[in-house]
Amino acid sequence: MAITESSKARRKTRADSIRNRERLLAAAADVFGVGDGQASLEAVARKAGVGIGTLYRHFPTREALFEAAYRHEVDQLAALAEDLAAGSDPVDALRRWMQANVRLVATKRGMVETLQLAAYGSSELKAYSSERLLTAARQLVERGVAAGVIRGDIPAEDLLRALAGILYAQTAGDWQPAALRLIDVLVDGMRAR
Amino acid sequence: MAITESSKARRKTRADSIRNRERLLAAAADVFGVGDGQASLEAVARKAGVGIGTLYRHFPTREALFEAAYRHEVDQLAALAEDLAAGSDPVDALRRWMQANVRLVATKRGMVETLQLAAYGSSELKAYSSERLLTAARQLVERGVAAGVIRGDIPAEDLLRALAGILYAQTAGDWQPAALRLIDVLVDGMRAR
DNA sequence: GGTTATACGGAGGCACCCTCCGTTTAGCAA
DNA sequence: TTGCTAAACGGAGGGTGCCTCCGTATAACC
Repeated sequence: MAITESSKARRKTRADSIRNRERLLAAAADVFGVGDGQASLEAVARKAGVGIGTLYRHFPTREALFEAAYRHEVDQLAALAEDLAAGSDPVDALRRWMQANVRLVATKRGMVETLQLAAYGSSELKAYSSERLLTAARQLVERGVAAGVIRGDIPAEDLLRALAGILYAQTAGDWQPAALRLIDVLVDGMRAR
Repeated sequence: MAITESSKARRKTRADSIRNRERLLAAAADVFGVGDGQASLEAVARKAGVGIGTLYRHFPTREALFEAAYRHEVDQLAALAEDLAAGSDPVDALRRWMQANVRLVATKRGMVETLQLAAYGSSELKAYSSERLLTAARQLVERGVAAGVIRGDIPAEDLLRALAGILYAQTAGDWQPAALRLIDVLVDGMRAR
Protein backbone atom coordinates (compact mmCIF):
# COMPACT_ATOMS: atom_id res chain seq x y z
CA MET A 1 0.00 0.00 0.00
CA ALA A 2 1.05 3.59 -0.57
CA ILE A 3 3.41 4.67 2.14
CA THR A 4 3.07 8.31 1.25
CA GLU A 5 -0.55 8.33 2.28
CA SER A 6 -1.32 10.82 5.05
CA SER A 7 -0.70 9.18 8.37
CA LYS A 8 -2.00 11.71 10.85
CA ALA A 9 -5.71 12.34 11.16
CA ARG A 10 -6.59 15.72 9.69
CA ARG A 11 -8.20 18.23 11.97
CA LYS A 12 -11.80 19.02 11.08
CA THR A 13 -12.27 22.04 8.84
CA ARG A 14 -12.92 25.13 10.89
CA ALA A 15 -16.49 26.31 11.11
CA ASP A 16 -15.67 29.88 10.14
CA SER A 17 -13.92 28.64 7.03
CA ILE A 18 -17.01 26.76 5.92
CA ARG A 19 -19.21 29.74 6.70
CA ASN A 20 -17.03 32.16 4.79
CA ARG A 21 -16.85 29.91 1.81
CA GLU A 22 -20.61 29.78 1.74
CA ARG A 23 -20.88 33.53 2.04
CA LEU A 24 -18.43 34.06 -0.77
CA LEU A 25 -20.34 31.78 -3.09
CA ALA A 26 -23.60 33.58 -2.42
CA ALA A 27 -21.96 36.97 -2.85
CA ALA A 28 -20.33 35.86 -6.08
CA ALA A 29 -23.66 34.78 -7.52
CA ASP A 30 -25.12 38.15 -6.56
CA VAL A 31 -22.31 40.22 -7.95
CA PHE A 32 -21.95 38.31 -11.19
CA GLY A 33 -25.69 38.12 -11.51
CA VAL A 34 -26.17 41.82 -12.08
CA GLY A 35 -24.40 41.09 -15.32
CA ASP A 36 -22.73 44.37 -16.03
CA GLY A 37 -19.72 42.31 -16.89
CA GLN A 38 -17.84 44.37 -14.36
CA ALA A 39 -17.47 41.99 -11.48
CA SER A 40 -14.51 42.83 -9.31
CA LEU A 41 -13.31 40.28 -6.83
CA GLU A 42 -13.00 42.97 -4.21
CA ALA A 43 -16.69 43.68 -4.62
CA VAL A 44 -17.45 40.03 -4.00
CA ALA A 45 -15.34 40.02 -0.85
CA ARG A 46 -16.99 43.20 0.39
CA LYS A 47 -20.45 41.84 -0.26
CA ALA A 48 -19.56 38.64 1.55
CA GLY A 49 -18.22 40.63 4.47
CA VAL A 50 -14.82 38.98 4.39
CA GLY A 51 -11.33 40.20 3.64
CA ILE A 52 -9.89 39.96 0.18
CA GLY A 53 -7.29 37.57 1.49
CA THR A 54 -9.98 35.15 2.55
CA LEU A 55 -11.47 35.21 -0.89
CA TYR A 56 -8.15 34.39 -2.49
CA ARG A 57 -7.45 31.61 -0.03
CA HIS A 58 -10.70 29.89 -0.87
CA PHE A 59 -10.59 30.57 -4.58
CA PRO A 60 -7.11 31.18 -5.91
CA THR A 61 -8.27 32.27 -9.34
CA ARG A 62 -11.17 34.12 -10.79
CA GLU A 63 -12.20 31.05 -12.70
CA ALA A 64 -12.19 28.89 -9.59
CA LEU A 65 -14.59 31.26 -7.91
CA PHE A 66 -16.93 31.43 -10.87
CA GLU A 67 -17.01 27.74 -11.38
CA ALA A 68 -17.65 27.08 -7.70
CA ALA A 69 -20.36 29.71 -7.62
CA TYR A 70 -22.10 28.16 -10.57
CA ARG A 71 -21.90 24.69 -9.15
CA HIS A 72 -23.24 26.01 -5.90
CA GLU A 73 -26.23 27.53 -7.62
CA VAL A 74 -26.95 24.26 -9.33
CA ASP A 75 -26.77 22.45 -6.03
CA GLN A 76 -29.13 24.91 -4.46
CA LEU A 77 -31.59 24.47 -7.27
CA ALA A 78 -31.49 20.73 -6.80
CA ALA A 79 -32.03 21.12 -3.07
CA LEU A 80 -34.86 23.55 -3.71
CA ALA A 81 -36.56 20.97 -5.89
CA GLU A 82 -36.39 18.52 -3.00
CA ASP A 83 -37.96 21.02 -0.65
CA LEU A 84 -40.68 22.05 -3.07
CA ALA A 85 -41.51 18.44 -3.84
CA ALA A 86 -42.44 18.07 -0.18
CA GLY A 87 -44.80 21.04 -0.32
CA SER A 88 -48.43 21.18 -1.21
CA ASP A 89 -49.30 22.34 -4.71
CA PRO A 90 -47.31 20.63 -7.46
CA VAL A 91 -48.03 23.31 -10.03
CA ASP A 92 -46.94 26.05 -7.71
CA ALA A 93 -43.86 24.07 -6.82
CA LEU A 94 -42.94 23.74 -10.46
CA ARG A 95 -43.45 27.42 -11.07
CA ARG A 96 -41.30 28.44 -8.16
CA TRP A 97 -38.55 26.14 -9.17
CA MET A 98 -38.49 27.37 -12.70
CA GLN A 99 -38.45 30.94 -11.54
CA ALA A 100 -35.52 30.13 -9.33
CA ASN A 101 -33.66 29.14 -12.46
CA VAL A 102 -33.55 32.77 -13.45
CA ARG A 103 -30.93 33.43 -10.85
CA LEU A 104 -28.82 30.58 -12.11
CA VAL A 105 -28.87 31.93 -15.60
CA ALA A 106 -28.01 35.39 -14.36
CA THR A 107 -24.94 33.97 -12.65
CA LYS A 108 -23.97 32.03 -15.71
CA ARG A 109 -24.28 35.05 -17.92
CA GLY A 110 -22.05 36.99 -15.60
CA MET A 111 -19.55 34.16 -15.81
CA VAL A 112 -19.55 34.02 -19.55
CA GLU A 113 -19.17 37.76 -19.85
CA THR A 114 -16.48 38.10 -17.28
CA LEU A 115 -14.51 35.13 -18.50
CA GLN A 116 -14.86 36.42 -22.04
CA LEU A 117 -16.53 33.46 -23.60
CA ALA A 118 -13.82 31.13 -22.35
CA ALA A 119 -16.03 28.16 -23.22
CA TYR A 120 -17.76 28.41 -19.94
CA GLY A 121 -16.13 26.21 -17.41
CA SER A 122 -15.17 22.60 -17.85
CA SER A 123 -17.36 20.25 -19.79
CA GLU A 124 -17.43 18.24 -16.61
CA LEU A 125 -19.27 21.15 -15.04
CA LYS A 126 -21.69 21.23 -17.91
CA ALA A 127 -22.46 17.53 -17.61
CA TYR A 128 -22.83 17.80 -13.87
CA SER A 129 -25.23 20.69 -14.00
CA SER A 130 -27.46 19.42 -16.76
CA GLU A 131 -27.76 16.07 -15.05
CA ARG A 132 -28.71 17.59 -11.71
CA LEU A 133 -31.16 20.03 -13.20
CA LEU A 134 -32.83 17.39 -15.27
CA THR A 135 -33.28 15.17 -12.23
CA ALA A 136 -34.76 18.04 -10.30
CA ALA A 137 -37.15 19.03 -13.04
CA ARG A 138 -38.23 15.46 -13.57
CA GLN A 139 -38.97 15.05 -9.90
CA LEU A 140 -41.27 18.05 -9.85
CA VAL A 141 -43.04 17.22 -13.09
CA GLU A 142 -43.66 13.63 -12.20
CA ARG A 143 -45.18 14.48 -8.89
CA GLY A 144 -47.64 16.76 -10.61
CA VAL A 145 -48.43 14.12 -13.17
CA ALA A 146 -49.01 11.55 -10.46
CA ALA A 147 -51.36 13.97 -8.70
CA GLY A 148 -53.19 14.52 -11.95
CA VAL A 149 -52.64 18.29 -12.04
CA ILE A 150 -49.85 18.42 -14.64
CA ARG A 151 -50.12 17.05 -18.12
CA GLY A 152 -48.10 13.94 -18.71
CA ASP A 153 -47.13 14.32 -22.32
CA ILE A 154 -44.28 16.77 -21.78
CA PRO A 155 -40.94 15.23 -20.86
CA ALA A 156 -38.92 17.16 -18.33
CA GLU A 157 -36.17 17.49 -20.92
CA ASP A 158 -38.46 19.44 -23.18
CA LEU A 159 -39.62 21.65 -20.37
CA LEU A 160 -36.04 22.51 -19.50
CA ARG A 161 -35.24 23.26 -23.10
CA ALA A 162 -38.20 25.59 -23.26
CA LEU A 163 -37.01 27.28 -20.10
CA ALA A 164 -33.55 27.70 -21.53
CA GLY A 165 -35.07 29.17 -24.65
CA ILE A 166 -37.07 31.67 -22.66
CA LEU A 167 -34.09 32.69 -20.60
CA TYR A 168 -31.50 32.97 -23.31
CA ALA A 169 -33.73 34.70 -25.78
CA GLN A 170 -33.89 37.66 -23.43
CA THR A 171 -31.06 40.02 -24.06
CA ALA A 172 -32.42 43.41 -23.01
CA GLY A 173 -30.95 45.07 -19.95
CA ASP A 174 -33.80 44.34 -17.58
CA TRP A 175 -34.73 40.95 -18.89
CA GLN A 176 -35.65 39.23 -15.66
CA PRO A 177 -39.23 40.51 -15.22
CA ALA A 178 -40.10 39.46 -18.75
CA ALA A 179 -38.60 36.05 -18.15
CA LEU A 180 -40.61 35.60 -14.96
CA ARG A 181 -43.84 36.43 -16.76
CA LEU A 182 -43.09 33.99 -19.52
CA ILE A 183 -42.34 31.27 -17.04
CA ASP A 184 -45.72 31.93 -15.54
CA VAL A 185 -47.33 31.37 -18.91
CA LEU A 186 -45.34 28.24 -19.55
CA VAL A 187 -46.24 26.68 -16.22
CA ASP A 188 -49.91 27.52 -16.59
CA GLY A 189 -49.81 25.70 -19.85
CA MET A 190 -48.49 22.66 -18.05
CA ARG A 191 -51.70 22.20 -16.07
CA ALA A 192 -53.68 19.08 -16.83
CA ARG A 193 -57.12 19.88 -18.20
CA MET B 1 -25.68 81.37 -45.94
CA ALA B 2 -25.18 79.92 -42.53
CA ILE B 3 -24.35 82.64 -40.08
CA THR B 4 -23.10 80.19 -37.52
CA GLU B 5 -20.27 79.18 -39.78
CA SER B 6 -16.87 79.85 -38.29
CA SER B 7 -15.95 83.41 -39.03
CA LYS B 8 -12.36 83.57 -37.90
CA ALA B 9 -9.79 81.61 -39.81
CA ARG B 10 -8.70 78.67 -37.73
CA ARG B 11 -5.07 78.42 -36.98
CA LYS B 12 -3.35 75.53 -38.78
CA THR B 13 -3.12 72.33 -36.77
CA ARG B 14 0.14 72.20 -34.92
CA ALA B 15 2.85 70.02 -36.37
CA ASP B 16 3.52 68.25 -33.11
CA SER B 17 -0.13 67.37 -32.81
CA ILE B 18 -0.12 65.69 -36.19
CA ARG B 19 3.12 63.92 -35.42
CA ASN B 20 1.90 62.64 -32.09
CA ARG B 21 -1.33 61.41 -33.55
CA GLU B 22 0.62 59.45 -36.11
CA ARG B 23 2.88 57.99 -33.48
CA LEU B 24 -0.04 56.96 -31.36
CA LEU B 25 -1.69 55.15 -34.23
CA ALA B 26 1.47 53.24 -35.05
CA ALA B 27 2.03 52.37 -31.41
CA ALA B 28 -1.57 51.24 -31.03
CA ALA B 29 -1.24 48.89 -33.98
CA ASP B 30 1.93 47.46 -32.46
CA VAL B 31 0.54 47.03 -28.99
CA PHE B 32 -2.76 45.58 -30.05
CA GLY B 33 -1.03 43.49 -32.65
CA VAL B 34 0.78 41.31 -30.17
CA GLY B 35 -2.66 40.05 -29.41
CA ASP B 36 -2.35 39.05 -25.82
CA GLY B 37 -5.66 40.79 -25.36
CA GLN B 38 -3.99 42.84 -22.67
CA ALA B 39 -3.52 46.18 -24.34
CA SER B 40 -3.29 48.98 -21.82
CA LEU B 41 -3.62 52.52 -23.04
CA GLU B 42 -0.68 53.54 -20.93
CA ALA B 43 1.42 51.03 -22.81
CA VAL B 44 0.37 52.60 -26.07
CA ALA B 45 1.29 56.06 -24.83
CA ARG B 46 4.64 54.81 -23.56
CA LYS B 47 5.41 53.11 -26.85
CA ALA B 48 4.47 56.25 -28.75
CA GLY B 49 6.68 58.32 -26.48
CA VAL B 50 3.91 60.71 -25.48
CA GLY B 51 2.16 61.44 -22.24
CA ILE B 52 -1.03 59.68 -21.33
CA GLY B 53 -2.84 62.98 -21.48
CA THR B 54 -1.92 63.37 -25.11
CA LEU B 55 -3.33 59.99 -25.90
CA TYR B 56 -6.63 60.86 -24.26
CA ARG B 57 -6.83 64.19 -26.01
CA HIS B 58 -6.47 62.59 -29.40
CA PHE B 59 -8.64 59.58 -28.65
CA PRO B 60 -11.11 60.15 -25.87
CA THR B 61 -12.17 56.52 -25.65
CA ARG B 62 -10.60 53.16 -26.08
CA GLU B 63 -12.88 52.47 -29.01
CA ALA B 64 -11.94 55.68 -30.76
CA LEU B 65 -8.29 54.73 -30.64
CA PHE B 66 -8.88 51.22 -31.91
CA GLU B 67 -11.06 52.31 -34.72
CA ALA B 68 -8.65 55.01 -35.80
CA ALA B 69 -5.74 52.59 -35.61
CA TYR B 70 -7.53 50.12 -37.79
CA ARG B 71 -8.51 52.72 -40.33
CA HIS B 72 -4.94 53.91 -40.38
CA GLU B 73 -3.66 50.45 -41.13
CA VAL B 74 -6.12 50.14 -43.97
CA ASP B 75 -4.98 53.44 -45.38
CA GLN B 76 -1.37 52.41 -45.16
CA LEU B 77 -2.11 49.20 -47.00
CA ALA B 78 -3.81 51.14 -49.77
CA ALA B 79 -0.86 53.48 -49.99
CA LEU B 80 1.52 50.55 -50.02
CA ALA B 81 -0.33 49.09 -52.98
CA GLU B 82 0.21 52.35 -54.85
CA ASP B 83 3.90 52.27 -54.11
CA LEU B 84 4.32 48.64 -55.03
CA ALA B 85 2.39 49.10 -58.24
CA ALA B 86 5.11 51.50 -59.31
CA GLY B 87 7.85 48.95 -58.65
CA SER B 88 9.28 46.37 -60.93
CA ASP B 89 8.06 42.81 -60.46
CA PRO B 90 4.27 42.48 -60.29
CA VAL B 91 4.36 39.08 -58.62
CA ASP B 92 6.73 40.26 -55.97
CA ALA B 93 4.60 43.34 -55.43
CA LEU B 94 1.54 41.22 -54.90
CA ARG B 95 3.35 38.99 -52.45
CA ARG B 96 4.64 41.87 -50.42
CA TRP B 97 1.27 43.48 -50.25
CA MET B 98 -0.45 40.35 -49.12
CA GLN B 99 2.18 39.79 -46.50
CA ALA B 100 1.61 43.29 -45.24
CA ASN B 101 -1.98 42.32 -44.61
CA VAL B 102 -0.79 40.14 -41.78
CA ARG B 103 -0.16 43.17 -39.68
CA LEU B 104 -3.61 44.50 -40.35
CA VAL B 105 -5.18 41.29 -39.20
CA ALA B 106 -3.04 41.27 -36.09
CA THR B 107 -4.33 44.71 -35.22
CA LYS B 108 -7.88 43.70 -35.91
CA ARG B 109 -7.60 40.64 -33.75
CA GLY B 110 -6.32 42.75 -30.91
CA MET B 111 -9.26 45.05 -31.40
CA VAL B 112 -11.79 42.29 -31.34
CA GLU B 113 -10.27 40.75 -28.26
CA THR B 114 -9.89 43.95 -26.36
CA LEU B 115 -13.30 45.25 -27.24
CA GLN B 116 -14.74 41.89 -26.31
CA LEU B 117 -16.49 41.07 -29.54
CA ALA B 118 -18.28 44.39 -29.54
CA ALA B 119 -19.26 43.80 -33.16
CA TYR B 120 -15.99 45.19 -34.29
CA GLY B 121 -16.31 48.82 -35.03
CA SER B 122 -18.98 50.50 -37.05
CA SER B 123 -20.31 48.88 -40.18
CA GLU B 124 -19.22 52.06 -41.88
CA LEU B 125 -15.67 51.10 -40.97
CA LYS B 126 -16.20 47.65 -42.39
CA ALA B 127 -17.50 49.00 -45.66
CA TYR B 128 -14.69 51.51 -45.88
CA SER B 129 -11.97 48.98 -45.29
CA SER B 130 -13.25 46.29 -47.60
CA GLU B 131 -13.70 48.78 -50.39
CA ARG B 132 -10.20 50.17 -50.04
CA LEU B 133 -8.57 46.79 -49.73
CA LEU B 134 -10.40 45.46 -52.71
CA THR B 135 -9.32 48.40 -54.82
CA ALA B 136 -5.74 47.92 -53.74
CA ALA B 137 -5.74 44.21 -54.47
CA ARG B 138 -7.36 44.71 -57.84
CA GLN B 139 -4.75 47.25 -58.79
CA LEU B 140 -1.92 44.86 -58.06
CA VAL B 141 -3.53 41.87 -59.71
CA GLU B 142 -4.48 43.69 -62.84
CA ARG B 143 -1.04 45.05 -63.38
CA GLY B 144 0.35 41.53 -63.23
CA VAL B 145 -2.28 40.29 -65.63
CA ALA B 146 -1.51 43.07 -68.04
CA ALA B 147 2.16 42.19 -67.87
CA GLY B 148 1.31 38.56 -68.52
CA VAL B 149 2.91 37.25 -65.33
CA ILE B 150 -0.23 36.69 -63.27
CA ARG B 151 -3.10 34.50 -64.32
CA GLY B 152 -6.19 36.39 -65.28
CA ASP B 153 -8.89 34.01 -64.15
CA ILE B 154 -8.81 34.87 -60.46
CA PRO B 155 -10.80 37.95 -59.45
CA ALA B 156 -9.24 40.10 -56.78
CA GLU B 157 -12.27 39.42 -54.58
CA ASP B 158 -11.49 35.74 -54.54
CA LEU B 159 -7.85 36.36 -53.78
CA LEU B 160 -8.77 38.52 -50.83
CA ARG B 161 -11.16 35.90 -49.55
CA ALA B 162 -8.45 33.30 -49.78
CA LEU B 163 -6.15 35.58 -47.88
CA ALA B 164 -8.75 36.12 -45.20
CA GLY B 165 -9.21 32.38 -44.96
CA ILE B 166 -5.50 31.83 -44.52
CA LEU B 167 -5.21 34.49 -41.87
CA TYR B 168 -8.26 33.66 -39.81
CA ALA B 169 -7.74 29.94 -39.90
CA GLN B 170 -4.56 30.44 -37.89
CA THR B 171 -5.28 30.45 -34.22
CA ALA B 172 -2.09 29.17 -32.63
CA GLY B 173 -0.02 31.55 -30.56
CA ASP B 174 2.70 32.17 -33.12
CA TRP B 175 0.57 32.10 -36.21
CA GLN B 176 2.28 34.75 -38.26
CA PRO B 177 5.18 32.70 -39.71
CA ALA B 178 2.77 30.03 -40.88
CA ALA B 179 0.57 32.65 -42.47
CA LEU B 180 3.51 34.19 -44.29
CA ARG B 181 4.52 30.83 -45.71
CA LEU B 182 1.02 30.14 -46.92
CA ILE B 183 0.83 33.51 -48.57
CA ASP B 184 3.99 32.62 -50.40
CA VAL B 185 2.36 29.49 -51.70
CA LEU B 186 -0.76 31.32 -52.71
CA VAL B 187 1.10 33.98 -54.65
CA ASP B 188 3.29 31.46 -56.42
CA GLY B 189 0.11 29.81 -57.54
CA MET B 190 -1.00 33.08 -59.03
CA ARG B 191 1.79 33.10 -61.61
CA ALA B 192 0.71 32.78 -65.20
CA ARG B 193 2.07 29.67 -66.85
C1' DG C 1 -7.63 25.75 30.13
C1' DG C 2 -3.62 25.38 27.10
C1' DT C 3 -1.69 24.39 22.61
C1' DT C 4 -1.46 24.75 17.95
C1' DA C 5 -2.93 24.13 13.35
C1' DT C 6 -5.89 26.95 10.51
C1' DA C 7 -7.99 30.66 8.94
C1' DC C 8 -8.70 35.62 8.94
C1' DG C 9 -8.08 40.32 7.17
C1' DG C 10 -6.16 44.13 5.30
C1' DA C 11 -2.00 46.74 4.40
C1' DG C 12 1.08 47.23 0.70
C1' DG C 13 3.03 47.21 -3.87
C1' DC C 14 1.91 47.35 -8.48
C1' DA C 15 -0.81 48.46 -12.71
C1' DC C 16 -4.37 50.73 -15.00
C1' DC C 17 -7.98 54.31 -15.74
C1' DC C 18 -9.02 58.96 -16.56
C1' DT C 19 -8.98 64.07 -15.34
C1' DC C 20 -7.10 68.33 -14.54
C1' DC C 21 -4.09 72.02 -15.03
C1' DG C 22 0.51 74.32 -15.07
C1' DT C 23 3.98 74.47 -18.68
C1' DT C 24 5.63 74.48 -23.30
C1' DT C 25 5.52 75.51 -28.07
C1' DA C 26 4.10 76.22 -32.85
C1' DG C 27 1.76 79.42 -35.70
C1' DC C 28 0.95 84.01 -36.78
C1' DA C 29 1.45 89.00 -37.21
C1' DA C 30 4.00 93.14 -36.57
C1' DT D 1 12.97 88.68 -35.38
C1' DT D 2 10.27 89.08 -31.88
C1' DG D 3 6.34 88.77 -29.07
C1' DC D 4 1.72 87.06 -28.37
C1' DT D 5 -1.42 83.46 -27.63
C1' DA D 6 -4.17 79.59 -28.92
C1' DA D 7 -3.23 74.98 -28.91
C1' DA D 8 -1.09 71.05 -27.41
C1' DC D 9 1.80 68.66 -24.13
C1' DG D 10 2.63 65.64 -20.21
C1' DG D 11 2.36 63.78 -15.92
C1' DA D 12 0.84 64.17 -11.13
C1' DG D 13 -2.95 62.72 -8.63
C1' DG D 14 -7.00 60.32 -7.05
C1' DG D 15 -9.59 56.34 -7.78
C1' DT D 16 -10.04 51.24 -8.51
C1' DG D 17 -8.63 46.55 -9.00
C1' DC D 18 -5.23 42.64 -8.64
C1' DC D 19 -2.76 39.64 -5.75
C1' DT D 20 0.64 38.53 -1.86
C1' DC D 21 2.28 38.35 2.57
C1' DC D 22 2.24 37.98 7.34
C1' DG D 23 0.88 39.39 12.07
C1' DT D 24 -3.28 38.33 14.59
C1' DA D 25 -7.29 35.73 15.96
C1' DT D 26 -9.67 31.51 16.94
C1' DA D 27 -11.69 26.86 16.45
C1' DA D 28 -10.44 22.18 17.27
C1' DC D 29 -8.34 19.05 20.05
C1' DC D 30 -6.14 17.26 24.30
